[in-house]
Amino acid sequence: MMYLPMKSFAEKVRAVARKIPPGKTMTYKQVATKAGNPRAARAVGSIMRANYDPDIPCHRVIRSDGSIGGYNRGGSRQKERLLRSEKVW
DNA sequence: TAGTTGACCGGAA
DNA sequence: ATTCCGGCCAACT
Repeated sequence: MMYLPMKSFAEKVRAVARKIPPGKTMTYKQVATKAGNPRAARAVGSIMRANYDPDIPCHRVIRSDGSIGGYNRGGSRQKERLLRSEKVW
């Protein structure tokens, strides 16, 4: 039979995060839901932590309570700066 | 296979 | 506003 490309959850998560447009944000939970597992918010965090692809705007993924969350490229300070700079007031 | 590790979540104190 | 805690889950040992 044909080989069906089996995407890991991590790959789906990256695919979703990749589409977040500038000025918008998604919560870890929303990303998890779109990736197919509404309960995997925590796992999404682990996956983003391991991501270093510049084409994936992982700084636009924040916590569901509105707080910033972490960032592996300059810390949460830098993450907030990026969001501020691209968000239109 | 069984533990361990977190850029989480939501409720409770 | 805070901490604290149990639940949850994929990836990694």
